[in-house]
Amino acid sequence: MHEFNLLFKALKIVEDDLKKEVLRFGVVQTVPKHSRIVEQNKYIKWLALVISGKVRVWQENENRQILLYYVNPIQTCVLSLSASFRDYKSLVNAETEEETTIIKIPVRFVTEWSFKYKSWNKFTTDSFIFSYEDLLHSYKNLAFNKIDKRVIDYLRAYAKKNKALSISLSHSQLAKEIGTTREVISKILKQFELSGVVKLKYKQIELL
Amino acid sequence: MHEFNLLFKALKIVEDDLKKEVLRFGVVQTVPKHSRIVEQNKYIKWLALVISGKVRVWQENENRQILLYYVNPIQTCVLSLSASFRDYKSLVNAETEEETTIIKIPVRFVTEWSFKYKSWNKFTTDSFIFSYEDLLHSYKNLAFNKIDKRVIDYLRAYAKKNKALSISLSHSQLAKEIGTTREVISKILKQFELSGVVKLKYKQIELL
DNA sequence: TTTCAAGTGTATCAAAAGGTACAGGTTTAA
DNA sequence: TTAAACCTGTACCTTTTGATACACTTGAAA
Repeated sequence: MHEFNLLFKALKIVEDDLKKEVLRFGVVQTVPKHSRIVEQNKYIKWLALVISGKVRVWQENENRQILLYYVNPIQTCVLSLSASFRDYKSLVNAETEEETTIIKIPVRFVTEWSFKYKSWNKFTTDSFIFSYEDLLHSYKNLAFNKIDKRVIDYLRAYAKKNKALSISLSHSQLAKEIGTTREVISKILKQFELSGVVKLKYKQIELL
Repeated sequence: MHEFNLLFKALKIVEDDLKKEVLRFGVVQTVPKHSRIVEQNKYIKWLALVISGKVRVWQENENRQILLYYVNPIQTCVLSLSASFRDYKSLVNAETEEETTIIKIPVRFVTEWSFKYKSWNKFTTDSFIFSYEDLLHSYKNLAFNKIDKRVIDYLRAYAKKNKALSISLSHSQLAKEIGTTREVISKILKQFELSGVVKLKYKQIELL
Protein backbone atom coordinates (compact mmCIF):
# COMPACT_ATOMS: atom_id res chain seq x y z
CA MET A 1 0.00 0.00 0.00
CA HIS A 2 2.40 2.55 -1.33
CA GLU A 3 -0.17 5.39 -1.37
CA PHE A 4 -1.10 4.95 2.26
CA ASN A 5 2.49 5.00 3.38
CA LEU A 6 3.03 8.21 1.48
CA LEU A 7 0.04 9.65 3.24
CA PHE A 8 1.16 8.54 6.70
CA LYS A 9 4.55 10.03 6.14
CA ALA A 10 3.32 13.33 4.75
CA LEU A 11 0.72 13.83 7.44
CA LYS A 12 3.09 12.59 10.13
CA ILE A 13 0.61 9.96 11.18
CA VAL A 14 2.26 7.85 13.84
CA GLU A 15 -0.68 6.43 15.76
CA ASP A 16 -1.11 2.76 14.88
CA ASP A 17 -4.83 2.87 15.54
CA LEU A 18 -5.28 5.75 13.15
CA LYS A 19 -3.23 3.96 10.51
CA LYS A 20 -5.46 0.96 10.87
CA GLU A 21 -8.58 3.03 10.51
CA VAL A 22 -7.27 4.84 7.46
CA LEU A 23 -6.31 1.53 5.85
CA ARG A 24 -9.69 0.10 6.65
CA PHE A 25 -11.93 2.94 5.52
CA GLY A 26 -9.83 4.80 2.99
CA VAL A 27 -10.21 4.00 -0.68
CA VAL A 28 -7.48 4.58 -3.23
CA GLN A 29 -8.72 5.76 -6.57
CA THR A 30 -7.02 6.94 -9.73
CA VAL A 31 -8.98 9.50 -11.69
CA PRO A 32 -8.21 10.41 -15.33
CA LYS A 33 -7.34 13.88 -16.52
CA HIS A 34 -10.15 16.43 -16.68
CA SER A 35 -12.64 14.58 -14.52
CA ARG A 36 -15.00 16.63 -12.45
CA ILE A 37 -14.60 15.37 -8.91
CA VAL A 38 -16.63 17.96 -7.01
CA GLU A 39 -19.56 19.87 -8.37
CA GLN A 40 -21.12 23.08 -7.06
CA ASN A 41 -24.27 22.41 -5.00
CA LYS A 42 -23.77 18.69 -4.70
CA TYR A 43 -23.35 16.93 -1.39
CA ILE A 44 -19.92 15.76 -0.40
CA LYS A 45 -19.63 12.23 0.87
CA TRP A 46 -15.88 11.76 0.87
CA LEU A 47 -12.89 13.71 1.87
CA ALA A 48 -10.39 13.40 -0.97
CA LEU A 49 -6.68 13.53 -0.26
CA VAL A 50 -4.54 14.04 -3.33
CA ILE A 51 -1.60 11.63 -3.44
CA SER A 52 -0.32 12.44 -6.91
CA GLY A 53 -1.55 14.62 -9.72
CA LYS A 54 -3.27 17.96 -9.41
CA VAL A 55 -6.80 19.23 -8.85
CA ARG A 56 -8.10 22.63 -9.82
CA VAL A 57 -10.75 24.24 -7.62
CA TRP A 58 -12.78 27.17 -8.84
CA GLN A 59 -16.03 29.02 -8.59
CA GLU A 60 -18.22 30.03 -11.43
CA ASN A 61 -20.90 32.54 -12.16
CA GLU A 62 -22.67 32.49 -15.48
CA ASN A 63 -19.91 32.58 -18.09
CA ARG A 64 -17.12 33.74 -15.83
CA GLN A 65 -15.01 31.73 -13.52
CA ILE A 66 -12.28 32.36 -11.04
CA LEU A 67 -9.59 30.09 -9.72
CA LEU A 68 -9.62 29.45 -6.01
CA TYR A 69 -6.66 27.15 -5.62
CA TYR A 70 -4.96 24.00 -6.73
CA VAL A 71 -4.78 20.92 -4.60
CA ASN A 72 -1.38 19.35 -4.94
CA PRO A 73 0.08 16.16 -3.48
CA ILE A 74 -0.22 15.74 -0.34
CA GLN A 75 -3.05 18.12 0.32
CA THR A 76 -6.73 18.11 0.69
CA CYS A 77 -9.31 20.51 -0.58
CA VAL A 78 -10.22 22.63 2.40
CA LEU A 79 -13.77 22.92 1.21
CA SER A 80 -14.32 19.19 1.21
CA LEU A 81 -12.74 19.26 4.61
CA SER A 82 -15.12 21.86 5.95
CA ALA A 83 -17.98 20.08 4.26
CA SER A 84 -16.93 16.96 6.13
CA PHE A 85 -17.46 18.65 9.45
CA ARG A 86 -21.04 19.32 8.57
CA ASP A 87 -23.34 17.76 6.10
CA TYR A 88 -22.87 20.30 3.42
CA LYS A 89 -23.22 21.05 -0.24
CA SER A 90 -20.15 22.05 -2.13
CA LEU A 91 -19.68 25.73 -2.88
CA VAL A 92 -17.18 25.09 -5.62
CA ASN A 93 -16.14 22.94 -8.53
CA ALA A 94 -13.08 20.73 -8.68
CA GLU A 95 -11.56 18.97 -11.63
CA THR A 96 -8.40 16.97 -12.15
CA GLU A 97 -5.82 18.77 -14.25
CA GLU A 98 -3.90 15.59 -14.88
CA GLU A 99 -4.30 11.97 -13.95
CA THR A 100 -4.68 12.06 -10.21
CA THR A 101 -4.56 9.49 -7.45
CA ILE A 102 -6.61 10.21 -4.38
CA ILE A 103 -7.45 8.52 -1.14
CA LYS A 104 -11.09 8.94 -0.22
CA ILE A 105 -12.17 8.99 3.42
CA PRO A 106 -15.86 8.85 4.28
CA VAL A 107 -16.76 12.16 5.87
CA ARG A 108 -18.05 10.81 9.15
CA PHE A 109 -14.54 9.76 10.20
CA VAL A 110 -13.00 13.13 9.56
CA THR A 111 -14.56 14.79 12.59
CA GLU A 112 -14.20 11.77 14.79
CA TRP A 113 -10.49 11.38 14.13
CA SER A 114 -9.76 15.03 14.64
CA PHE A 115 -10.53 14.68 18.31
CA LYS A 116 -9.18 11.18 18.71
CA TYR A 117 -5.79 11.48 17.03
CA LYS A 118 -3.36 14.30 17.47
CA SER A 119 -1.77 14.03 14.06
CA TRP A 120 -5.14 14.13 12.35
CA ASN A 121 -6.14 17.09 14.46
CA LYS A 122 -3.01 18.90 13.42
CA PHE A 123 -3.57 18.03 9.79
CA THR A 124 -7.09 19.41 9.70
CA THR A 125 -6.21 22.53 11.63
CA ASP A 126 -3.20 23.21 9.46
CA SER A 127 -5.28 22.75 6.34
CA PHE A 128 -7.77 25.31 7.53
CA ILE A 129 -5.12 27.81 8.45
CA PHE A 130 -3.13 27.41 5.30
CA SER A 131 -6.20 27.67 3.10
CA TYR A 132 -7.61 30.63 4.89
CA GLU A 133 -4.42 32.57 4.46
CA ASP A 134 -4.17 31.56 0.87
CA LEU A 135 -7.68 32.79 0.16
CA LEU A 136 -7.01 35.97 2.07
CA HIS A 137 -4.02 36.57 -0.12
CA SER A 138 -6.09 36.10 -3.26
CA TYR A 139 -8.75 38.40 -1.92
CA LYS A 140 -6.29 41.14 -1.23
CA ASN A 141 -4.76 40.65 -4.63
CA LEU A 142 -8.13 40.95 -6.28
CA ALA A 143 -9.10 43.98 -4.24
CA PHE A 144 -5.98 46.03 -4.73
CA ASN A 145 -4.21 44.99 -7.91
CA LYS A 146 -4.92 45.77 -11.54
CA ILE A 147 -5.24 42.89 -13.95
CA ASP A 148 -1.77 43.33 -15.45
CA LYS A 149 -0.17 43.00 -12.03
CA ARG A 150 -2.27 39.96 -11.28
CA VAL A 151 -1.25 38.38 -14.57
CA ILE A 152 2.45 38.83 -14.03
CA ASP A 153 2.16 37.64 -10.43
CA TYR A 154 0.31 34.57 -11.61
CA LEU A 155 2.92 33.81 -14.25
CA ARG A 156 5.79 34.21 -11.82
CA ALA A 157 4.12 32.02 -9.21
CA TYR A 158 3.42 29.41 -11.85
CA ALA A 159 7.01 29.48 -13.08
CA LYS A 160 8.32 29.20 -9.55
CA LYS A 161 6.15 26.24 -8.70
CA ASN A 162 7.07 24.39 -11.88
CA LYS A 163 10.68 25.46 -11.71
CA ALA A 164 10.59 26.47 -15.38
CA LEU A 165 10.37 29.85 -17.07
CA SER A 166 8.11 28.55 -19.77
CA ILE A 167 4.39 28.49 -19.08
CA SER A 168 2.17 26.33 -21.25
CA LEU A 169 -1.18 28.04 -21.13
CA SER A 170 -3.39 29.56 -23.77
CA HIS A 171 -4.64 33.08 -23.34
CA SER A 172 -8.15 31.89 -22.64
CA GLN A 173 -7.01 29.46 -19.98
CA LEU A 174 -5.10 32.27 -18.34
CA ALA A 175 -8.16 34.49 -18.57
CA LYS A 176 -10.16 31.91 -16.65
CA GLU A 177 -7.58 31.69 -13.91
CA ILE A 178 -7.57 35.43 -13.44
CA GLY A 179 -11.30 35.91 -13.94
CA THR A 180 -11.34 38.08 -17.04
CA THR A 181 -11.71 37.71 -20.80
CA ARG A 182 -9.34 36.39 -23.40
CA GLU A 183 -8.99 39.72 -25.21
CA VAL A 184 -7.84 41.52 -22.09
CA ILE A 185 -5.19 38.88 -21.51
CA SER A 186 -4.01 39.06 -25.12
CA LYS A 187 -3.60 42.82 -24.88
CA ILE A 188 -1.75 42.67 -21.59
CA LEU A 189 0.58 39.91 -22.72
CA LYS A 190 1.39 41.82 -25.88
CA GLN A 191 2.28 44.86 -23.80
CA PHE A 192 4.51 42.71 -21.64
CA GLU A 193 6.21 41.37 -24.73
CA LEU A 194 6.80 44.87 -26.10
CA SER A 195 8.36 45.94 -22.82
CA GLY A 196 10.56 42.84 -22.86
CA VAL A 197 9.11 41.03 -19.87
CA VAL A 198 7.93 37.92 -21.70
CA LYS A 199 8.22 36.23 -25.06
CA LEU A 200 5.05 34.83 -26.60
CA LYS A 201 4.78 31.59 -28.52
CA TYR A 202 1.84 29.46 -29.51
CA LYS A 203 0.14 28.29 -26.31
CA GLN A 204 3.23 29.18 -24.39
CA ILE A 205 4.56 32.15 -22.47
CA GLU A 206 8.21 32.53 -21.66
CA LEU A 207 9.34 34.69 -18.79
CA LEU A 208 12.51 36.64 -19.53
CA MET B 1 -18.34 36.33 36.49
CA HIS B 2 -21.13 37.24 34.17
CA GLU B 3 -18.94 37.39 31.06
CA PHE B 4 -17.52 33.91 31.54
CA ASN B 5 -20.95 32.41 31.97
CA LEU B 6 -22.07 34.01 28.77
CA LEU B 7 -19.07 32.52 27.06
CA PHE B 8 -19.64 29.04 28.45
CA LYS B 9 -23.22 29.11 27.37
CA ALA B 10 -22.55 30.43 23.88
CA LEU B 11 -19.70 28.03 23.21
CA LYS B 12 -21.59 25.17 24.84
CA ILE B 13 -18.71 24.57 27.19
CA VAL B 14 -19.80 21.87 29.61
CA GLU B 15 -16.52 20.39 30.77
CA ASP B 16 -15.78 21.53 34.30
CA ASP B 17 -12.04 21.28 33.78
CA LEU B 18 -12.21 23.53 30.76
CA LYS B 19 -14.35 26.01 32.65
CA LYS B 20 -11.75 26.08 35.40
CA GLU B 21 -8.95 26.70 32.94
CA VAL B 22 -10.81 29.46 31.15
CA LEU B 23 -11.58 31.13 34.47
CA ARG B 24 -8.00 30.82 35.54
CA PHE B 25 -6.24 32.03 32.39
CA GLY B 26 -8.82 34.19 30.67
CA VAL B 27 -8.79 37.92 31.26
CA VAL B 28 -11.86 40.10 30.88
CA GLN B 29 -11.16 43.49 29.40
CA THR B 30 -13.35 46.36 28.29
CA VAL B 31 -11.96 48.37 25.43
CA PRO B 32 -13.26 51.84 24.46
CA LYS B 33 -14.67 52.71 21.06
CA HIS B 34 -12.21 53.04 18.19
CA SER B 35 -9.29 51.29 19.83
CA ARG B 36 -6.94 49.41 17.60
CA ILE B 37 -6.75 45.92 19.06
CA VAL B 38 -4.83 44.11 16.34
CA GLU B 39 -2.30 45.69 14.03
CA GLN B 40 -0.98 44.36 10.72
CA ASN B 41 2.45 42.72 11.10
CA LYS B 42 2.42 42.58 14.87
CA TYR B 43 2.61 39.36 16.82
CA ILE B 44 -0.52 38.06 18.45
CA LYS B 45 -0.26 36.96 22.04
CA TRP B 46 -3.89 36.56 22.97
CA LEU B 47 -6.95 35.12 21.43
CA ALA B 48 -9.71 37.66 21.89
CA LEU B 49 -13.30 36.52 22.25
CA VAL B 50 -15.84 39.28 21.86
CA ILE B 51 -18.47 39.22 24.60
CA SER B 52 -20.25 42.45 23.79
CA GLY B 53 -19.65 45.26 21.34
CA LYS B 54 -18.30 44.93 17.84
CA VAL B 55 -14.90 44.71 16.18
CA ARG B 56 -14.12 45.62 12.60
CA VAL B 57 -11.42 43.65 10.79
CA TRP B 58 -9.90 44.90 7.57
CA GLN B 59 -6.88 44.95 5.34
CA GLU B 60 -5.20 47.96 3.95
CA ASN B 61 -2.94 48.86 1.12
CA GLU B 62 -1.61 52.39 0.78
CA ASN B 63 -4.69 54.63 0.94
CA ARG B 64 -7.29 51.98 0.22
CA GLN B 65 -8.83 49.55 2.57
CA ILE B 66 -11.29 46.73 2.38
CA LEU B 67 -13.49 45.24 5.03
CA LEU B 68 -12.92 41.60 5.85
CA TYR B 69 -15.53 41.01 8.49
CA TYR B 70 -16.98 42.10 11.78
CA VAL B 71 -16.54 40.16 14.97
CA ASN B 72 -19.76 40.21 16.90
CA PRO B 73 -20.65 38.78 20.31
CA ILE B 74 -19.91 35.74 20.85
CA GLN B 75 -17.34 35.26 18.19
CA THR B 76 -13.65 35.31 17.77
CA CYS B 77 -11.53 36.72 15.01
CA VAL B 78 -10.52 33.73 12.94
CA LEU B 79 -7.21 35.32 12.17
CA SER B 80 -6.24 35.60 15.80
CA LEU B 81 -7.38 32.05 16.07
CA SER B 82 -5.16 30.82 13.27
CA ALA B 83 -2.35 32.95 14.62
CA SER B 84 -2.82 31.16 17.93
CA PHE B 85 -2.08 27.84 16.35
CA ARG B 86 1.28 29.07 15.23
CA ASP B 87 3.40 31.92 16.39
CA TYR B 88 2.32 34.34 13.80
CA LYS B 89 2.13 37.96 12.82
CA SER B 90 -1.23 39.42 12.09
CA LEU B 91 -2.20 39.87 8.46
CA VAL B 92 -4.92 42.35 9.26
CA ASN B 93 -6.06 45.25 11.39
CA ALA B 94 -8.84 45.17 13.93
CA GLU B 95 -10.49 48.03 15.74
CA THR B 96 -13.45 48.30 18.08
CA GLU B 97 -16.45 49.99 16.51
CA GLU B 98 -18.04 50.60 19.86
CA GLU B 99 -17.13 49.92 23.47
CA THR B 100 -16.32 46.25 23.48
CA THR B 101 -15.80 43.67 26.18
CA ILE B 102 -13.48 40.80 25.37
CA ILE B 103 -12.07 37.78 27.08
CA LYS B 104 -8.44 37.25 26.27
CA ILE B 105 -6.95 33.78 26.27
CA PRO B 106 -3.17 33.34 26.00
CA VAL B 107 -2.47 31.67 22.67
CA ARG B 108 -0.66 28.64 24.05
CA PHE B 109 -3.87 27.27 25.54
CA VAL B 110 -5.84 27.51 22.35
CA THR B 111 -4.14 24.58 20.67
CA GLU B 112 -3.90 22.54 23.81
CA TRP B 113 -7.59 22.81 24.60
CA SER B 114 -8.66 22.00 21.09
CA PHE B 115 -7.41 18.46 21.52
CA LYS B 116 -8.31 18.14 25.16
CA TYR B 117 -11.89 19.40 25.20
CA LYS B 118 -14.53 18.50 22.72
CA SER B 119 -16.48 21.74 23.02
CA TRP B 120 -13.37 23.80 22.44
CA ASN B 121 -12.48 21.64 19.47
CA LYS B 122 -15.90 22.22 18.01
CA PHE B 123 -15.67 25.94 18.64
CA THR B 124 -12.34 26.33 16.83
CA THR B 125 -13.35 24.13 13.94
CA ASP B 126 -16.66 25.90 13.53
CA SER B 127 -14.92 29.26 13.60
CA PHE B 128 -12.62 28.21 10.81
CA ILE B 129 -15.40 26.84 8.69
CA PHE B 130 -17.68 29.77 9.18
CA SER B 131 -14.96 32.28 8.45
CA TYR B 132 -13.69 30.47 5.43
CA GLU B 133 -17.11 30.43 3.88
CA ASP B 134 -17.66 34.02 4.74
CA LEU B 135 -14.43 35.05 3.06
CA LEU B 136 -15.24 32.88 0.08
CA HIS B 137 -18.51 34.67 -0.25
CA SER B 138 -16.79 38.05 -0.18
CA TYR B 139 -14.27 36.88 -2.71
CA LYS B 140 -16.93 35.74 -5.11
CA ASN B 141 -18.81 38.96 -4.60
CA LEU B 142 -15.73 40.99 -5.38
CA ALA B 143 -14.87 38.89 -8.41
CA PHE B 144 -18.24 38.90 -10.09
CA ASN B 145 -20.26 41.89 -8.99
CA LYS B 146 -20.12 45.52 -10.00
CA ILE B 147 -19.82 48.12 -7.30
CA ASP B 148 -23.49 49.11 -7.35
CA LYS B 149 -24.55 45.54 -6.69
CA ARG B 150 -22.02 45.24 -3.90
CA VAL B 151 -23.29 48.46 -2.34
CA ILE B 152 -26.91 47.41 -2.30
CA ASP B 153 -25.97 43.96 -1.00
CA TYR B 154 -23.97 45.57 1.75
CA LEU B 155 -26.81 47.88 2.71
CA ARG B 156 -29.33 45.08 2.79
CA ALA B 157 -27.08 42.87 4.86
CA TYR B 158 -26.45 45.73 7.25
CA ALA B 159 -30.15 46.44 7.58
CA LYS B 160 -30.92 42.81 8.16
CA LYS B 161 -28.31 42.44 10.86
CA ASN B 162 -29.43 45.57 12.67
CA LYS B 163 -33.10 44.85 12.08
CA ALA B 164 -33.62 48.43 10.89
CA LEU B 165 -34.05 49.92 7.45
CA SER B 166 -32.05 52.98 8.33
CA ILE B 167 -28.28 52.80 7.96
CA SER B 168 -26.16 55.37 9.72
CA LEU B 169 -23.05 55.60 7.60
CA SER B 170 -21.42 58.43 5.72
CA HIS B 171 -20.55 57.94 2.08
CA SER B 172 -16.87 57.79 2.85
CA GLN B 173 -17.33 55.13 5.52
CA LEU B 174 -19.31 53.09 3.06
CA ALA B 175 -16.59 53.58 0.45
CA LYS B 176 -14.06 52.08 2.83
CA GLU B 177 -16.19 49.05 3.49
CA ILE B 178 -16.56 48.37 -0.20
CA GLY B 179 -13.03 49.32 -1.16
CA THR B 180 -13.68 52.25 -3.45
CA THR B 181 -13.79 56.05 -3.29
CA ARG B 182 -16.33 58.40 -1.80
CA GLU B 183 -17.34 59.95 -5.12
CA VAL B 184 -18.24 56.60 -6.62
CA ILE B 185 -20.45 55.83 -3.64
CA SER B 186 -22.14 59.23 -3.83
CA LYS B 187 -22.95 58.71 -7.50
CA ILE B 188 -24.29 55.22 -6.97
CA LEU B 189 -26.40 56.18 -3.99
CA LYS B 190 -27.85 59.08 -5.93
CA GLN B 191 -28.82 56.72 -8.74
CA PHE B 192 -30.45 54.42 -6.22
CA GLU B 193 -32.39 57.35 -4.83
CA LEU B 194 -33.57 58.37 -8.28
CA SER B 195 -34.77 54.87 -8.99
CA GLY B 196 -36.56 54.80 -5.66
CA VAL B 197 -34.50 52.15 -3.92
CA VAL B 198 -33.25 54.31 -1.07
CA LYS B 199 -33.80 57.68 0.50
CA LEU B 200 -30.74 59.73 1.40
CA LYS B 201 -30.35 61.85 4.50
CA TYR B 202 -27.38 63.39 6.15
CA LYS B 203 -25.11 60.53 7.28
CA GLN B 204 -27.96 58.16 6.85
CA ILE B 205 -29.36 55.89 4.19
CA GLU B 206 -32.87 54.57 4.31
CA LEU B 207 -33.85 51.45 2.45
CA LEU B 208 -37.28 51.60 0.88
C1' DT C 1 -24.97 82.71 16.60
C1' DT C 2 -21.07 82.05 14.19
C1' DT C 3 -17.66 79.18 12.53
C1' DC C 4 -15.62 75.25 10.88
C1' DA C 5 -14.95 70.54 9.89
C1' DA C 6 -17.06 66.97 7.80
C1' DG C 7 -20.33 65.46 4.56
C1' DT C 8 -22.70 65.62 -0.01
C1' DG C 9 -23.69 66.59 -5.12
C1' DT C 10 -21.97 66.85 -9.52
C1' DA C 11 -19.34 68.00 -13.66
C1' DT C 12 -15.42 66.83 -16.34
C1' DC C 13 -11.72 64.04 -17.67
C1' DA C 14 -8.74 59.83 -17.68
C1' DA C 15 -7.81 55.11 -17.18
C1' DA C 16 -9.14 50.34 -16.85
C1' DA C 17 -11.69 46.72 -18.39
C1' DG C 18 -15.02 44.51 -21.17
C1' DG C 19 -17.65 43.48 -25.70
C1' DT C 20 -17.78 42.80 -30.68
C1' DA C 21 -15.84 41.86 -34.81
C1' DC C 22 -12.82 39.97 -37.84
C1' DA C 23 -8.38 38.44 -39.98
C1' DG C 24 -5.17 35.16 -39.87
C1' DG C 25 -2.21 31.30 -37.58
C1' DT C 26 -1.64 26.44 -35.73
C1' DT C 27 -2.93 21.82 -34.72
C1' DT C 28 -5.40 17.69 -35.15
C1' DA C 29 -7.90 14.41 -37.02
C1' DA C 30 -10.76 12.86 -40.69
C1' DT D 1 -4.41 17.57 -47.60
C1' DT D 2 -8.20 19.61 -46.11
C1' DA D 3 -11.63 20.91 -42.88
C1' DA D 4 -12.68 22.05 -38.35
C1' DA D 5 -11.53 23.59 -34.01
C1' DC D 6 -8.91 26.27 -31.40
C1' DC D 7 -5.64 30.06 -30.77
C1' DT D 8 -3.75 34.85 -31.39
C1' DG D 9 -3.63 39.86 -32.71
C1' DT D 10 -5.86 43.94 -33.02
C1' DA D 11 -9.12 47.73 -34.03
C1' DC D 12 -12.99 50.12 -32.33
C1' DC D 13 -16.35 51.23 -29.07
C1' DT D 14 -18.79 51.15 -24.46
C1' DT D 15 -19.10 50.81 -19.70
C1' DT D 16 -17.21 51.09 -15.31
C1' DT D 17 -14.36 53.07 -12.15
C1' DG D 18 -11.29 56.47 -10.49
C1' DA D 19 -9.26 61.37 -10.05
C1' DT D 20 -9.81 66.25 -9.70
C1' DA D 21 -12.16 70.18 -8.70
C1' DC D 22 -15.42 72.94 -6.63
C1' DA D 23 -19.97 74.44 -4.76
C1' DC D 24 -23.03 73.73 -1.33
C1' DT D 25 -25.14 71.55 3.16
C1' DT D 26 -25.27 70.02 7.80
C1' DG D 27 -24.30 69.64 12.56
C1' DA D 28 -21.57 70.46 16.44
C1' DA D 29 -18.67 73.18 19.14
C1' DA D 30 -16.93 77.64 20.48
